[in-house]
Amino acid sequence: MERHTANLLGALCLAVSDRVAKATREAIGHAGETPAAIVLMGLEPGLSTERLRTYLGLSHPGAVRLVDRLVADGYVERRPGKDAREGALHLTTEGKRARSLLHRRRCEAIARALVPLSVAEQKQLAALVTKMLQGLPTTEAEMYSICRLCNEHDCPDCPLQGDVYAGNGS
Amino acid sequence: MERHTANLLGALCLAVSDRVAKATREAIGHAGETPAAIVLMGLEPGLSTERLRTYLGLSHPGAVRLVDRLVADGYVERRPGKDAREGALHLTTEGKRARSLLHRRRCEAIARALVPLSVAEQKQLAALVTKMLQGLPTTEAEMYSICRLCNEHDCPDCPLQGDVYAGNGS
DNA sequence: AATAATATATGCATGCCGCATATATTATTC
DNA sequence: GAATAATATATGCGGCATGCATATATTATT
Repeated sequence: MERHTANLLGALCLAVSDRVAKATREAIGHAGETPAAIVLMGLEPGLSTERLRTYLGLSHPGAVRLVDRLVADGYVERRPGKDAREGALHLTTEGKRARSLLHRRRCEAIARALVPLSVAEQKQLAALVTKMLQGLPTTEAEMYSICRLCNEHDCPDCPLQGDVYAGNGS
Repeated sequence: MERHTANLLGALCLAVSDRVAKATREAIGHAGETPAAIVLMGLEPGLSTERLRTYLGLSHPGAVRLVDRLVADGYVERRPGKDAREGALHLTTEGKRARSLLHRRRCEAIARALVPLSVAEQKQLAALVTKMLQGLPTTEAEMYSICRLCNEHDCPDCPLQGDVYAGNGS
């Protein structure tokens, strides 16, 4: 029973992720973690390469090369950060435009899976998915990782945010 | 509203797919479409490289190299097919063992997302996901693509199978 | 028999990434 | 205040997975 549900969910997630990966790749001309990097740099302007690295789960060299690609495309600027060692990553105007397109295409791709559901069923689904997301382990890095393609405007209160401030009583 | 639901679903699918990709990669030591290839060759023994290619959405050279890797690992055997040009791909004993492990790990990875749900909620979810899967476009190739990691034993009647025989009135 | 279609394979190149290492800058410690 | 550790960034090199162009062999069609 649970295995059946798991298998169905696995198939859906694979289908949706395939479509999202294709849409985001076509939106910005790069695959892998590059679309997510654009989203995160828009969410947190002035991000350092090192923080970006942890959110994307990449090695540092991987992140440096990723930023190189985006700078070469004119999507990203490297500005000086607080330290003389830290850099601050900022989206250019073109980068922000690319981010919008990326989010639009992603949303369309996901929404196509929702077409068969009535509004009531979509509400049901949203409630279930919220509950599932709340149950996922959430270190700060994992939180950013799960949300690394999200559109902050479409998610007024993120299910993953709750535990962060409550959680660490230090 | 729909955009909110879409964003939540996107986040969940990304998280689940990440975990499944990691689990399947670690199970067989290869990434990309290689785990899916093992699943499909087990589902349809004697598959040709060309059919495999279409299911995985790869170029033919890509599929040939993929099979090369699996043969080198001892997971797959190239046997003669009907034609002298067509080959028939078969899993070795070790390949079948790897396929089982892959499915077990995949199921565990997905099931971790289901933990917060009660049995009743899991049933609700299964119904909604089934409906969504039924609404996805289903050429034969797309059907195999969506199901390319599925465990046939965990899915007694696949939501995608229905339209295939009804659909083409030729 | 000649031509087209099908299935497979190989050379070459690319995109994305990791490991090992080097360099520069700030923090810590003695 | 100088030596050491920690932090942030960058580069050389290699590898995995994949695509394009092309070559070869076999079967189908004309």
